[in-house]
Amino acid sequence: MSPPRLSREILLPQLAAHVMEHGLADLSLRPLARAAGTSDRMLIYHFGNKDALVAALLDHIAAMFAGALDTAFPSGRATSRNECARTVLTITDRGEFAPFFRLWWDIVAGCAQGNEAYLAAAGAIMDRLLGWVEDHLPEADPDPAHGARRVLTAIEGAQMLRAVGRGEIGEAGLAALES
Amino acid sequence: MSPPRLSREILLPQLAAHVMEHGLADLSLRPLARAAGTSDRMLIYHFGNKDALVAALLDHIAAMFAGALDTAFPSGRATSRNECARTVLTITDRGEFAPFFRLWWDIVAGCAQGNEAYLAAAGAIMDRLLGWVEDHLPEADPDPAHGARRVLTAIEGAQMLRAVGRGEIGEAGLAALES
DNA sequence: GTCGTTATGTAGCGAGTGCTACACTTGTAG
DNA sequence: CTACAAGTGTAGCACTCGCTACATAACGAC
Repeated sequence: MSPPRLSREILLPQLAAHVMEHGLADLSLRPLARAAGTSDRMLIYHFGNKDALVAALLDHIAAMFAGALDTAFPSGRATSRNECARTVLTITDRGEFAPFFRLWWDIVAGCAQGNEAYLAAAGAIMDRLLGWVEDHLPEADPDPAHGARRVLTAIEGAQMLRAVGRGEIGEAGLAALES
Repeated sequence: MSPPRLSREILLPQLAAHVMEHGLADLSLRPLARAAGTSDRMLIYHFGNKDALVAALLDHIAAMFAGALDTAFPSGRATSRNECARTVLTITDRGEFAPFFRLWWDIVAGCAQGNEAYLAAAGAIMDRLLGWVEDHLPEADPDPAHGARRVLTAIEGAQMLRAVGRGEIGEAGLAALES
């Protein structure tokens, strides 16, 4: 019933790569299509309309993120909540994460506008990240579920402050995780 | 040398109101002008081009925010860091703040793209908020400057998680401020 | 071999974009 | 009264947007 499925799956990685580089905010079909070696005409053909394309893209990107987490980040456990947070902050400070964060803040902005597709993708990404943090807390952590929420909240606050050029505030703020 | 100055100052509040409601991401001159009772023609006349208009708007909005902080928030000191953060979170949960946050995440997204005007406005807003938090920490706080950074980081993390529909994570995370 | 489905290129529509050219009216300074 | 600058309306340019109409390949089923 849906033979375009195959072509969609082939296209999505290239589309995602383009979106990763240029953001979602002013995504337009023609350059996107060019980047994937096809035409706006065919994108609409495969996905129906731009909204559906973006929804599929977000889905794909959330899945990508899930897969990338364990690749980019060390697999061992941290020695403390604080160190866990600092590790994430340090690694995501590397330049190659900039495209991801450019995209991420576009997604958050979309969420704030109430866009369901964005909310679904962002929620999935945060849930995944929460799980990752929980798995990387020290064995001895007295309450990993709760600790992960503390750590994630601090990480995200620091990340936002970094995005607006106030990274020092966030880094000082991380000290809230000494326990 | 700048006779449009006056008209600009008259226009800015109405322009800001429109932007507050519709966000910055897909701002376009004609609807914006209509909302302010003028024309795209005149906006360009007064501001030169769209970028300069947006820069002026961000400047105005940052100033608005500074003024609004003490109006919307109680003026007394909190009884603890945690309570201070919870107060901000509770107040900003009220519906009338939604337009501001819609705008805010647009600004953060703009910062992540490296836009200088957005960075300046966002930085000013965060600095102002940091100062406000510091002023509202308990008298007895052992290190208000550092405490304010902890509190602000946690607040912003919680706010972002709320924006993407994971407010519970952020609220649990606030517990990191018990000290 | 014919037919129907899938896939794709070309061309274009209607709407919206930032911005400008031009003409015109004011208000003011000399 | 005149001259010049400030301000404003009308119209439009050159462009991009998402999307569609139309024609035509390619290919498998019968």
